[in-house]
Amino acid sequence: MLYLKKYFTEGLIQFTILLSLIGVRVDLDTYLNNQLPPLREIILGPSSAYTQTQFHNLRNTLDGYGIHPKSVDLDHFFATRRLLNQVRSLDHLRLPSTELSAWLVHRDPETVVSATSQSGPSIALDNGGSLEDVNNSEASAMRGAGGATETTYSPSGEDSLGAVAPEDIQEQADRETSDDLSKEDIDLIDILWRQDIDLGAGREVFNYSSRQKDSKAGKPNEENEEAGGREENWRNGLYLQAVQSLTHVDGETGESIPEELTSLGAQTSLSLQECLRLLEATFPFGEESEFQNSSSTSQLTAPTEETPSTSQGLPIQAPISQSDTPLDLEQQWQDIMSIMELQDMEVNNTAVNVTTNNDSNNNNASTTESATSFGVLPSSLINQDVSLHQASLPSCSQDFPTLFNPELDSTEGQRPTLVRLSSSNSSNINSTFGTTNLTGLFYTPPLNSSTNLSTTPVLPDPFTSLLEESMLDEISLLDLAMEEGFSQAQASQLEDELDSDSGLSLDSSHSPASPSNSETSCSSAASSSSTSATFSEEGAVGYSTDSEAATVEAEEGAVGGCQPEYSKLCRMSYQDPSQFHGIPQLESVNHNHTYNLPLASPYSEHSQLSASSSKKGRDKQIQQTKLQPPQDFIDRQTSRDERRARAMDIPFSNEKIINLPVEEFNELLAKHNLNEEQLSLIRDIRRRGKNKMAAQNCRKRKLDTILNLEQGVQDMRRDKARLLKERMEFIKCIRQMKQKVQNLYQEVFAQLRDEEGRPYSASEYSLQYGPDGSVLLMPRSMTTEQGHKPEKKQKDKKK
DNA sequence: GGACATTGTCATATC
DNA sequence: CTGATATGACAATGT
Repeated sequence: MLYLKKYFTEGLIQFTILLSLIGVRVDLDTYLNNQLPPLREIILGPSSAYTQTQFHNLRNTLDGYGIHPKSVDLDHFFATRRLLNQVRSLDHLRLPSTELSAWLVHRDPETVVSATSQSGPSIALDNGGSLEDVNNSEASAMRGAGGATETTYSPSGEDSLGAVAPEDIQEQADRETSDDLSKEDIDLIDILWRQDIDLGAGREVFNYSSRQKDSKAGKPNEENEEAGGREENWRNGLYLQAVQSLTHVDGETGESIPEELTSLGAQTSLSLQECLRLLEATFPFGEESEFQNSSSTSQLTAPTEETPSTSQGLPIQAPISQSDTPLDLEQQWQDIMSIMELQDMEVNNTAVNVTTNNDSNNNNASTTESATSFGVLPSSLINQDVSLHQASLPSCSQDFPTLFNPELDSTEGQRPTLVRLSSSNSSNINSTFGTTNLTGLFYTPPLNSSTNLSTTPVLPDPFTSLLEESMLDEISLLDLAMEEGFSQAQASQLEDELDSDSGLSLDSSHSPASPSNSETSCSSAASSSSTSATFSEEGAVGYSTDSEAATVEAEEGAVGGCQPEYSKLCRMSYQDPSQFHGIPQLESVNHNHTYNLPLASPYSEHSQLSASSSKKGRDKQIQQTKLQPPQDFIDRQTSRDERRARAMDIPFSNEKIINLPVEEFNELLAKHNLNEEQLSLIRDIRRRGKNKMAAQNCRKRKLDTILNLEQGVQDMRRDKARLLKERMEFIKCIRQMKQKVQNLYQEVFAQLRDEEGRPYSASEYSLQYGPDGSVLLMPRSMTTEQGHKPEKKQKDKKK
């Protein structure tokens, strides 16, 4: 459990850092300051072994004696301060809050009304929520493995288990101070909650709503705090819902997504993951034919209903599939990535191709539908009869319904469409479709062209940036993947492995987690292997590294800390020197990680080389110090040079010999009358001492280099996996488009009649698409002969 | 007892 | 050139 929390913590911190880098304000202080038990435990960990600060501090101040290194108070204090300062150190990176929901809303050309909602912190909070949630889900599995150990560290004593039920989380969240939430937002959130409950959502999921109302009646001066807590509650609830929808809306469905968007997009900031899920669900790949009926039914309920699972009648409290969630997240993110890129292309092309035709009926329908799907228009505008698919596929599939919808085809509405198709004059030839120019077929009819196009050029930017932030998603996805894939067996396995005190092994920890994670991480068949390997490696690496540090720290803490262990700690301390910024004693501790700054100790004469043996040896030595006279301990601790120096009656410490600058060193030698033998020994001591430190630094650098290379390999593997997934998505989209083109072809061909009103034989004639966008009916014999020069028989250049 | 890891030391190169 | 530092190689020690 300890390692799990360590992992969660690091993941969260990394995520926080990334969020800060992209301008999303992250405020973990509220969580930490208010001692939200589950999250606090996740972040801070229950044990002093988590932080590397305690033992150093003990060593510096008390030299490791007298205070139990596992002291809960010390735990709490140092861990909290450490993390707080770590987060605060991000201040300089903070940028104005980014409204993720705006990114989403602006995505749709037809979405004119953008949702102005809460800003960034929701991401962190959502992330925290997800952590909590996962923690909850895992807690049941972990309790048997020792989750009860956390109870000791619950400061308030109100938690009987390490993993707290969602209600507890909410309860804590209610007490927390969070970012501001306007009164209107709060009210609307309440409304949404009530609707959720009215719609049949599991009461247990929304239990916080009652507290919400309670808190609402709280003191006025606590309004912000209440709002913050409420928002967190709501977010947590949303997270559950989002996971539910994620679980059930897997690209094959997605009916309820517009509802979700309606509420989410309009009212709140969404976590990035939620946004992505919603985006993906809003832009399913060509599934419109499946939802034509279901979507209308799913929207028969209140316009502002927000829970897809509720509207679908799915059990809201259904256990979240631990194996599916990360997959879906990953998958959906990849989908969005691919969609957005496709949309970028589409946007450009649309601007060129939208030139004619305004079918008012289609126009209105499309407008309303799009608005509905994006949930940004007033709820009154939601058309319950709207087919979701028509509005939800701006990239690959959105345009096809208007072209392929049987209703349209059967009416006169098809004619303008086809005419436009034939007249569309794109010069782009998609090689995927051969030389035939089908580009025009894929562009949206100029419905709402005037209004949509005005917003269209703006669209790609936020999403381009979002694309560039894919690493953010990687982190979260990796975290989730690890969370989900981290079974009890794996945890115990890791724990065993880490307890083996194998030191810093780069790869040893990969193997245990990888296989099982692979099972849960792979999403697409083509890229499953690489993806899973990436995820598992990533997670395992981070986990093992941190846990190693924690293990070492625990050991060091018990021993009192010694320099030679630096190599094991260098990853954490070296990479984040500002970790303890603001805490003087911890800063000094942090600096002590440098070999060039040997510590001063009561046994200063022996301090430099006192750490001459391994950890276990020092353990024994510590044991001995409590049982034996100090002189004996000194004898055992001293190095050869120390002993030689004492034997030669060197009048100053080896530390001085080694670390004094040349001038001072020479002065020191000059001050004392030393014989040649002593001088030689002193110089040797200085040389060896410096070389020892140099060797240590050298090894550290070597290790860092190796680790950096390792990280680079992992990054590249991750990129590779991501690109493979994107490729798969593109291929999938292209396949769907091909199918739709084929369908259109068949429909058009079936409607063609010759002079006598008879249909053409498909075996004798075929439609050809001219380079100018025209559609020509040609005999198949000519088709084979002339290939792509169908200019002879322009019988039906229609539509 | 052997394999392995860690650390110190030396020799040498480099700054 | 000297001193400091870096680094490969080896040995000692512990696990």
